[in-house]
Amino acid sequence: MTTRRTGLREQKKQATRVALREAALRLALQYGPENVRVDDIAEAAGVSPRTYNNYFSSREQAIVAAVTAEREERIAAAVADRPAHDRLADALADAIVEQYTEPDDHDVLLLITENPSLRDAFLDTAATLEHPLADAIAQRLGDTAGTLTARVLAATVAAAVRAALHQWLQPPAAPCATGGLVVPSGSLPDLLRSALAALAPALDAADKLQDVQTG
Amino acid sequence: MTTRRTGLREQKKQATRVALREAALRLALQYGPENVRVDDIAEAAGVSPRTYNNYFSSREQAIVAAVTAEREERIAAAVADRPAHDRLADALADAIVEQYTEPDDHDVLLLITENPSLRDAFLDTAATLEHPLADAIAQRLGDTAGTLTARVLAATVAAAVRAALHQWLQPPAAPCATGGLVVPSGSLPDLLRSALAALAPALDAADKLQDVQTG
DNA sequence: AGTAAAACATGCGTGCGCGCAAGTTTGCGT
DNA sequence: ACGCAAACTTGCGCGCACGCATGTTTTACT
Repeated sequence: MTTRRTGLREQKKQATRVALREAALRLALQYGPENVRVDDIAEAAGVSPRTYNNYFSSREQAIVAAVTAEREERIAAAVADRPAHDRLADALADAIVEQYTEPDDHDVLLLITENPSLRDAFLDTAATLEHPLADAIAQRLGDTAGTLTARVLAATVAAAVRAALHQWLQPPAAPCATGGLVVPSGSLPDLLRSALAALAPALDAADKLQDVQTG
Repeated sequence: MTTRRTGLREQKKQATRVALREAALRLALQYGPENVRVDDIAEAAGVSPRTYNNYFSSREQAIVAAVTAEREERIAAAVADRPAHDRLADALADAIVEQYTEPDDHDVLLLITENPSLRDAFLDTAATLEHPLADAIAQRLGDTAGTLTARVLAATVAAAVRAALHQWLQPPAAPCATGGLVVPSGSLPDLLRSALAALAPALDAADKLQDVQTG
């Protein structure tokens, strides 16, 4: 049972969501993000403009949604697939870096990088990591640890990813490098690993706690 | 302005109606009318079974609707296209006979003829002639004649057509031929013309009345 | 024939998409 | 700088489709 809602209603809802996403991305790539109106996306998706805003609350959301679609699910799945004896911190870092460096997305990420209005929307998508990640972490920690722990860790990881993306999207004009724990303005994988390294102690603590209880 | 409702809502409604019609006909031709369930039609149309019965109140209606789809509109258009100086009775008869003898429909009409449950549903479709025909007749008579006259004539014509179809669908086993005004058990065109001939006096009367008024 | 199962048809509550009418933001021309 | 028009976003009501539960009819099996 992967998806509980197998109803025809839910199918069609997801279908229009995907149609909107793909139409938005296609039009943005073809005409440039600034030359695409909400009405155009809605029409291309065969849907009312009002319905567009029932799914996405801003014009940019649909475009970035197409880019980050299912990335969250892939990350959660990748976390779940790591060997159980791996450190949680490593599993998370590996899965996240792996999924944020898909070569397929590279040209599209450029599109986002170059458009300031898309950047903000893109950063917001990091929040969507939280729920699937919470499930994956909870499963990894086992039911013995409270759900709260998993949720908190997922939230902090998502925040860290968001911060890394934020740093990465900054134009490299800023000199930065304050000598803190996080080394800024590097490649995206480095930024992600650095950001997550700061969380390693918390992740290790939860991880060890779980080891004691189970074994 | 052919269609006033150009809204997206109406478009999609007609789309699902057409999808149901065509799915029903396709399945009926492929597997036989008795081996097609409502659920199959609905699924083929990408729609809930409940929705099927929002459009068609019986299993057979969708099948026959596909056969008679837009025939009513074609008849009304054909009536409107006849020269204005033609007798109304002739215009009606010609238009109706013409549209009920489309060679494309012939194999499908056989399907209906051979299935008793489809025959009843098919006869009911004659009633759908009434509204478009009323408009065509009203336009032909001009606004001087009351709308009521046009409606009454349209209703009687539709009833006559229904009677002719009813007669035509009867297996020729019945001896009939009672010497009345209507000669039964002939070809469909003959039956239609005979049935409409009985209405000619009424049609002529309305026609002449209109000629007097318009001068 | 009689009963069980399947298919058909309908009432009713709910959710989603549409259409309209605001109010707000953005960009352009004067 | 100022308005003005286009585009964006949201609130609200309505209509259509869905899902379910019910009652009825048809079919199949013994």
